[in-house]
Amino acid sequence: MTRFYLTTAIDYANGEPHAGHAFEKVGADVIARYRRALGDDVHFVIGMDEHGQGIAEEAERRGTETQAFVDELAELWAGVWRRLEISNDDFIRTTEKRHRHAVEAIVEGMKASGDLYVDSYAGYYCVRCERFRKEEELVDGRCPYHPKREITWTEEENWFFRLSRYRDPLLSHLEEHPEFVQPASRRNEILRLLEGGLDDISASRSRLPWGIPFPGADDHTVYVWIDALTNYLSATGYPDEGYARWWPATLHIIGKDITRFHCVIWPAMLMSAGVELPGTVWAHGFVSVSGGKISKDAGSELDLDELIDRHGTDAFRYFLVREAPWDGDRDFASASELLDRFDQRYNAELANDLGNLVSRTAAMVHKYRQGSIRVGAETPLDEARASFAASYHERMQDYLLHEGLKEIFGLVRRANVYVDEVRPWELAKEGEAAAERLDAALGSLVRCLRGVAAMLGPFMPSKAAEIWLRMGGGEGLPTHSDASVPPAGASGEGAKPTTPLEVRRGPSLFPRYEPEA
RNA sequence: GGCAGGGUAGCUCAGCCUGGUAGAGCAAGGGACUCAUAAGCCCUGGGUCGCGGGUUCAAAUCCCGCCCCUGCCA
Repeated sequence: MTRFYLTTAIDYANGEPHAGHAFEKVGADVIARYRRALGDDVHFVIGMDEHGQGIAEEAERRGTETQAFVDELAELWAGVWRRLEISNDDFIRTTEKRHRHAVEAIVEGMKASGDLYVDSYAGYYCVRCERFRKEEELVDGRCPYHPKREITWTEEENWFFRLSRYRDPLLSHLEEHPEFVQPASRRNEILRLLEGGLDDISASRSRLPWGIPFPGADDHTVYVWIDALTNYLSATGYPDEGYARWWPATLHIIGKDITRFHCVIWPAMLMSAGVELPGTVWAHGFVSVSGGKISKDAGSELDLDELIDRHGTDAFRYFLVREAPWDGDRDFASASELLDRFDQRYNAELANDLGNLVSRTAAMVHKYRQGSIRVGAETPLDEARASFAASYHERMQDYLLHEGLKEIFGLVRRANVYVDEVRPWELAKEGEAAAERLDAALGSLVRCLRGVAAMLGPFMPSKAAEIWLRMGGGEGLPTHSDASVPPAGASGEGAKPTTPLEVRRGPSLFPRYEPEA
């Protein structure tokens, strides 16, 4: 069985999740579910980044004890992920004991390689970025990304990580493993960054109580990025026996804003500590409204809960992945454009194309065959199904989720055309003379929808399970081997079930949305 | 300022590598049908392919310059 350890960036425990956070989690969840459906041994981890000066300050501002503050937020975030049906196997928090254990181990490992040294540092520190900024980077004396906050001049004695030493090893790693940073545009950015040379970075902060004590120097805490990045390793049980059950990670999903941490600092830390490197870091883009975050600021209907409520969890998951390319950005001109687009896709693609196809197929099987269809001959629709499925798997294996989804709907569209081509209602009137042709047509439609259910499972788990159930598939989600759509190269055993399939009817899967005029 | 990507129908985008009478989906208009969620299917309208120049029998596609947008780095 193929081992597949998948992570997303852990979220900074400050504030509430918005649609942008949801995009990352849903995309990663699609990959996790897709790999499980293929039969991979998947371990999917998400979590919270709970250390750092910014968090301690926020807790103080609210008059809460810091641990209680992050506990509350962790519960809030985890609740949102449950609502979005994110199927993570673990939820790592950087305030957990297991994490501290791993951070201590990796710092010791780096120290043992001679890559940590003490030096004094003076510079501007942005609490929101949790990093030092050079004076020339400042805009009006403030962090360019957090202009509302005062930036503080900090002078202290710190531990440093000899990052500069890893420029050449990182370059050759990228040379030998072009898949290490994806998509390719991000890889090129990292290559250029490396070519420009690396400075050492600080590995500790002094006088900051909210963090992990630096091993061997209790008056220091581990620099938050070194702390945070290690979560991927701590979730495997590192450094204890058995952590290699999951490590090295197959795929880290992150936002494009934190590539340097994941594609430079993280692998350098691992090299230093003598730990294997992850397979791929995938930097996705952002979903935004006129360039800004999709938060309440952009309009109250854009609140994450409201968006999910609008057409349900599955429809929201569908919309996010369909609308925003997984390897790029999607900017909506305004809140209303986003909502119009959402409603439009919901009605056109989910209600009209897919929902109606399920409905008309089940209705015909009942009307003409009393709800039970036996295997008929292959039809042109079976050929289309195989061809769309092959493209689907290709796209999914390249993590082009939006394109995979497009293939599924290409098949749905083809099936709707097919119904009009064979006109089952006319075959039904011909009686015995056309019985075989009618069996074949209805049979291939049911097989087609079983395939659609399998392919759709990663994106819309509940609706896909419902389609599978109605098309005689039983409870639960189909895997790609027991559905009618085998992965490329496999044989399609389930494509032609030998016993008749009992097709069920039901209420509309996606009732058309008619806004109050 | 350096590097990278992009500017094609009202909207979102494909085509550009490997030049040859502009494509898809959505939205709009019309038609035939009836299994279906007044859904589906078929047809139609609509674009000086950012601007200017060059190469060529022929350029959205190749070359040069400029403008605008986005990202990364300064």
